[in-house]
Formats: sequence, structure tokens, C-alpha cells
Amino acid sequence: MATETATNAPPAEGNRAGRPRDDAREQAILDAAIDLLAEVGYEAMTVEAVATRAKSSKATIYRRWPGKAELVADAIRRRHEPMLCEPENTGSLRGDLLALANLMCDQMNGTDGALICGLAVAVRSDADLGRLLSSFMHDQKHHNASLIISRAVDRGELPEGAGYEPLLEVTPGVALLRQMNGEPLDHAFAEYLVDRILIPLLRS
Amino acid sequence: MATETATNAPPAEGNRAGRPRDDAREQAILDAAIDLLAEVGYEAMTVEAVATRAKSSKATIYRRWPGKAELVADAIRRRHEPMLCEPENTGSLRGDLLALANLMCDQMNGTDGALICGLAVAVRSDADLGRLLSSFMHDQKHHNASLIISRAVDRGELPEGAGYEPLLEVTPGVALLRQMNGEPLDHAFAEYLVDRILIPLLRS
Amino acid sequence: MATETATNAPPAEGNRAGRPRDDAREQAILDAAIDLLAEVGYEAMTVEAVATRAKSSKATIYRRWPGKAELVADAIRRRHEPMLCEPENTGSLRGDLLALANLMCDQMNGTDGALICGLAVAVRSDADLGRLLSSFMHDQKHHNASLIISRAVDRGELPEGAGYEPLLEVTPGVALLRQMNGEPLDHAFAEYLVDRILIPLLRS
Amino acid sequence: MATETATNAPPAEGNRAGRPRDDAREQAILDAAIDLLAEVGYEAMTVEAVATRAKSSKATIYRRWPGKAELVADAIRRRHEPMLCEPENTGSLRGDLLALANLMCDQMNGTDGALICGLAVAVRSDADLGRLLSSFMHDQKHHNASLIISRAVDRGELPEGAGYEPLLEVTPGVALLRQMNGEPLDHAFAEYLVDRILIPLLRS
DNA sequence: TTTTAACCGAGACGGTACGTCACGTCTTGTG
DNA sequence: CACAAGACGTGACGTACCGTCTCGGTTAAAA
Repeated sequence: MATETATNAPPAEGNRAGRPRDDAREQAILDAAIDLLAEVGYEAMTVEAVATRAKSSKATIYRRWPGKAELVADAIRRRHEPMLCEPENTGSLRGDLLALANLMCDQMNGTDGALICGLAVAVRSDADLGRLLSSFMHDQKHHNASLIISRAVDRGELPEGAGYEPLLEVTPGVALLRQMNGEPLDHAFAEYLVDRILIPLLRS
Repeated sequence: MATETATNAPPAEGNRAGRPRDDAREQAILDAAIDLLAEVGYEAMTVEAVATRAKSSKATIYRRWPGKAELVADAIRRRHEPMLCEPENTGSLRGDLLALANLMCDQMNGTDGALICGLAVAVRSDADLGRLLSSFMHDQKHHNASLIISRAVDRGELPEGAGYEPLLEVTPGVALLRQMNGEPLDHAFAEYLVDRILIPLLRS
Repeated sequence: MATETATNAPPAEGNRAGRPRDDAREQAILDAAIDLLAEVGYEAMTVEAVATRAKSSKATIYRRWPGKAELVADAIRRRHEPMLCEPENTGSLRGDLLALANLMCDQMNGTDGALICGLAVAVRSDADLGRLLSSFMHDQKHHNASLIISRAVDRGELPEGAGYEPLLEVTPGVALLRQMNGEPLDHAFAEYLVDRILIPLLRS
Repeated sequence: MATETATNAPPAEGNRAGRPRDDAREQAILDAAIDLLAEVGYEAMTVEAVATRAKSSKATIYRRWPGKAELVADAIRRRHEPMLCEPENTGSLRGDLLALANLMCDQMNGTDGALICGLAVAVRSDADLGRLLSSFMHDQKHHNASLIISRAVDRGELPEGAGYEPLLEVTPGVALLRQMNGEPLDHAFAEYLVDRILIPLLRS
């Protein structure tokens, strides 16, 4: 699943000579990029500003990434990895789903929503980025959803063999749609999503 | 319903003298904008390029719209209106839904998908555009969905009082998600959507 | 003598459409360029700085000149024209020559020396610029030298038919050499030039 | 006479430890610098390119010279030394002067002219470089000129005590001027220089 | 019919970000 | 230590787009 894109690698693999790249610079740049993305958005974000905040230089950035878009893509990539977290066990299927939905809403209302929208265009010309974004939204849920379902099966709330696949697409899909329609992703939405869509779907 | 934005009106109402605006210019500009949006995306689309393709000039564009974002918003608005069409009656709920899903897939694979993705960023800073995009995706389906449901009820395939609301969000939501993940929106997807998600949801 | 170079002209001659170029901008830019050239030299002079001082923008500069070198060349071209002045009649050949030599020294010690040295490189790839520089140094002297000689002939200090050509090359040549050797162009040099070189040469 | 500039010496005098500097590297670098100077000029010459052509590295260059200007200065210095040559005795003053003038023209038309022009700018901010350039043009002539004059005195072509100083400045001065005016330094010029300027000057 | 005011195309203008390149410094590994 | 390789911060370069502004010329309603 490692969505390995063709960006950001020293020219040759086996090369040894010369001063090695400083990974700390890379991290500082990506951090600065993430921060600025969240603060001002993709379009208003300036490579120069990223360099300044990272106490770096444009040259160092362009030595590693072909352009602004790829820098941003990588920044998100890195940010995604440490974001997996265990879903709490609330004692009921509905409670678990609601917790999950609210968590997703919070993320979408924060930086992530902006990122996803900001990258929608880039996705169309970079299939790898698409897959990345996909995993960005799915991976955590994949794990969490299967856990929630199995817990519900154990409780007897769902029949044996209930599949969680629809959850994976319906939940973020509807959230994304709302996001792009400018509608709020609040607790009311979370309840609507769980009671009117997710639970009916799982019960059927 | 009319998502009235503060764009595009001659300066004063009561003025009379002088050459009136040429509506043909307006249409040419909007057409050019739509074409370019689909071809290169929102960011890469240039006002200069729109003017050139419309055999117009930047001044004419900026005389009518405050900026690029509003021009694009208007372009989509205009394009949306003539797009309503009657859904065919295939004789079964599944057939009707499948026809609808396939139609949506075709649209998303065509210009519309590009448009939607290209506008994702702009939506966040222009609530009106969000609502517009919302109606762009909903209105037609709103009508079609209610029609399909009522026909299914008449046939006895669905119980009296079955709601079509979930259809309106789940269908385009999942499609949009796939779109942004770079996954194909083909007939296999349409069948999956209908059989695994829509019908279970309606039946529950 | 119009050293017409292939720089700085609107794309077509007969074109009429569009906003015409503002000649005041051009003059402001050239003035700023001259000033900065004299202050910091060619290499340290920045196009950005020229734009700022001229209250212009880089775009406007690059719209008119292909690059920094051509801008500088043009700046000097313009500056040259209004620089002719009458040499005073001191009553003796030596006095006249000394006055001329001192004038030249002052010019070379001022902006002009810097200019000439700064352009030495550019000259080699732009023959027109060479001729321009040539006239920049010669024209005035051509006139002045013939005047001084004829006055000396009238006074009987020089024989009839004495040519002034050597003056035209020897005087600025030696000055230029000193300039490039980092040696001072002061009054001692002027006296040396007149007494040891110019007068012997004219007398022979 | 050695115009000793503050460049290019191992850090401490008495140090002994470590690998000694490889003088071959130094020569390779200076050769590369000279070649590139002549090919593309001072401004277009790149330290990186010098390093590449010398199969060296920038660090090795900057370990020995403070910067590009000093490197170039040194390159010229080295090149100058093996260039002293005995002027042939043609049997007459005019013949000797003509030979000298033609030699100078050939040099100026070759690499040296480019070098001198290329360094004109640098001279103004580096007095040592100026003196170097001065000796570059003078030293050889200093020796040759005195030789030619003394031979002419011996032949009786010139009076006892004739000074050669004017030759030293007038000859290269006029040549330099022509060079910067883009005028040819050919045999016609050599004859003009000798017959119209040098001999009259010496005879007076 | 004549005015007249707004239209239209073209394109110059001030700004600002982009991505490139060279300079001179530094930090590796290998002799 | 020297040396080759090459990353790094700095800062100018020349390009491209945005949104504004003038031009000369056109066009339809108002006088």
C-alpha cells in the first residue's frame, strides 16, 4: 500500500559521494508547509513563505520537490501516517458509529477538509496522489470500521458476517459531499448519518 | 432557489444612454470558461486564455465579473440550467436506479467531474458557490429520485412512504469520493452502488 | 550615426491597437538605471531596484528590453546625447589642452568611468554598443579638438595644417588605460598628458 | 615587481600535518579558468564550470582563492609570466616598433583582449587587480621598449637620452580604446600607430 | 441627424509568485 | 589534512498571471 510517488529522491539510489541531504531540513519544510496550508490555504501559500518559516531557502525546496504541488502532496503524506488512533468502545453500535462520525467531522472541519479540497484538482493529474488521499481517508476507518462491526457482532447487534465495506465509502463520501456543498459537518449531521444511513445500511 | 450572487450587473439601473452590453459576448466568455475549466482545471485556467478563446478581452470580462472565481461560478450556473432530463422508466426499481447511476457516472467522467474537482478549493471561500454546486448535483436527482421511488411504490417494490433523501446524498457522495480517489466510475461501480448500497438502504 | 540597435520597440510598427506605451515610464526607468549604475556599478545593479526607483515594475522593464544588459546599453545611449559643451578659450594652446584634459578626467572620475568599465564586457558582443561608446567618448572631443587646434594655428602656436586626429585617440586612450589600471586621473596626470604627450605630438 | 596580492596561501606557515596541497590541481584550475574566460567572458564564467572542467570541486577552488575575481586575477597572472619574449631586431626603429605593435595587436585580438575587457569591472573594486592588469600590459613592453629605444639610439635614429615612457602608455592605451570601440586592431592600425603617433612622439 | 455615453478589442501597467541559477559556505566519505 | 561531491542559505534573474488602466474605434439610445 506504500503509495510511492516519483517525487523527492536524490538523483541516483546507489550514490554515495557528496554531502548527504539533511532530513531535518525536509521535516522543517514539510511542517512549515502544513502550517501555512492550514493558515492561508493552498493558493495563498507561498513557496517563499514556506522557506522562510522553515528557516530554509527556496533552492533547498526546489532541490527536493519539482514544484509547489508536489511539496504539498508530500507534506500531507507525512502528516497522515501518525494519525491512526483506536476508536473507543462506547458499549453500543450506535455509540461507536457516532463517535466515529464525530471524529471524522472534526477532522474535516479542521485542516484536513481544507487539504482535501485544496488537492482535488491535483488529484486528477496525479493518480498516486489520488491513492494517497484515498488511504488518507480510508486506512484509519478501515481498521476502525472492522473493529466496530466485530464488536457489534459480538454484542449481537448485527448478524454474523455483516460487512463493513459500505461504511468505508458511504461515510466519507457523504461527508465530502457536504463539505463541498458548504454545508456544516456538525453533530446533527453525524446523527443523521448514523441513524438514517449507516445503521439502516448495516441492518439490511 | 436562485443562488443570487452579487455579480454581473450594469452599474446603474436607470441609465439609458450609450451602447448596451452585448449578451453574445457574455455567452462566449462563459462557454470559453467552461471549456478551459474542464481542460486544464481551475488553477491553470487563465483569464487571459478565456478572453482569447472567447475572442474577447480581459476588460470585457472584468467589466462583468469581479474576478476569476465569480466568472467560474457564473459559468457553472449557466451550464447547469439546461441539464434537467426525464429519467426513463425501465420497469423495475433496480433498472431505474442503475440507469440513474450510469447517467451520473457518465457525467462525472465527462466535464462535470473535472469541474467539481476544479472548484473544490474555491468552494471553501465562497459559500454561494458551494450552494450552487450543491444544486448542480442535487436538483436533477431530487426530481428523478422522487419519481423513481414513487414508481417503485406504485409497482409494490417499496413500501408506502419510502423516503428518497438518502439517495440524494449517498449516490453523489460515493461517486465524488471515488472521483477524488482516482478510481474509475464505470458500470461495475454503478452495479455495486445500486446492489450493495442503494437498494439495501431503501429496503431497510 | 544613429546606432540603431534591435532593442526596445513595440512588436510591430504599424500596430495601433491597445494602450500605447507610456514614454514617461521609459524615461523614468532609464534615469533610474543610470543613477544606480553610477552608484553601485553594473553587477550590483538590480533590475528590481531599477523598477522600484522608477516607481515601475519588473514586468514593464522586461516588456521593453530583453534583459539587464540591453537596458543598461539603452540607458547610456540616451544619456549621451545632451552632453556636448563648448570648450573655453584660455588664450594658449597649453591652457586649452589642459582644460580639456581636466574636463575629461573629471568625467572619467565621475559616473562615466564607472559606466565605461562596466560596459567593457558587453561591448564585445554588441558592436553597436561599441560604436556608441566610441561616440560617447569621441564626439565632443572631435569638435573641441578641432576648435583648439584651429585657435592655436590662428595664434601661430602650431603650423598651418596641423592635424588633431591623434588627440582623439591618444587622450582618451591613455586616460582609459589609467582608469583600468586603477591609477588616479588627477591634475598631475593632466599636466603629464599635455606636456609629455599631446604637445610633443602636435609639435612634431 | 611581483604584484603580491593577498591570495592563495596555505593557512599557516609552519604547519606540516595532513595531506599537502596538490599543485597540479591548482594548475588545472587556472587553465580551466583561462579557457572559460576566453570562451564565455567573465560574467558568464561560472566557478562551477571551472571546477567541472578542471575535474576539481568548488571547495578546492575556494580553499585557495577568496572568490571568483581573485581566481581570475591569478589565472591571468600565471598566464602572463611565460609570455615575455625578446623583440626581434629588424634593423630599423620603424621595423622594431611595427613588430611590437603587431605583436600587441595579435595578443589583443586573441584571448587577452577578452580578458582585459572582461576584467574592467572587477578592476574598480580591486586595486590589486588593477595593478596586476597594469603590469600585464606594461612589463613586457617596459623591457622591450627600452631595448628598442636603445637600439635606435645606437643606430643614431634617435638622440641620446630619448625616453620610452610615452610608448608605455600611448601604445596600449590607444589599442585598448580601439578594442572597446569595437574597431579592428589590424596591421593598418599598427602602421597608423607607429607612423602617426609613436615615431612623431619619439622624434619630438 | 447629431450627439453622447457606454461598449469592445488590444495591450501597457504595478504587483507578486513562480521556478532557475550562481555564489560562497558547509559537511560528508575517501585517500 | 586535501580532495570530489554535492547540499545548503542567499539573492538576482527572467517569466507568467492577476486585476486595473488607458487607448482608438464602434454602436445604439437620447437629444
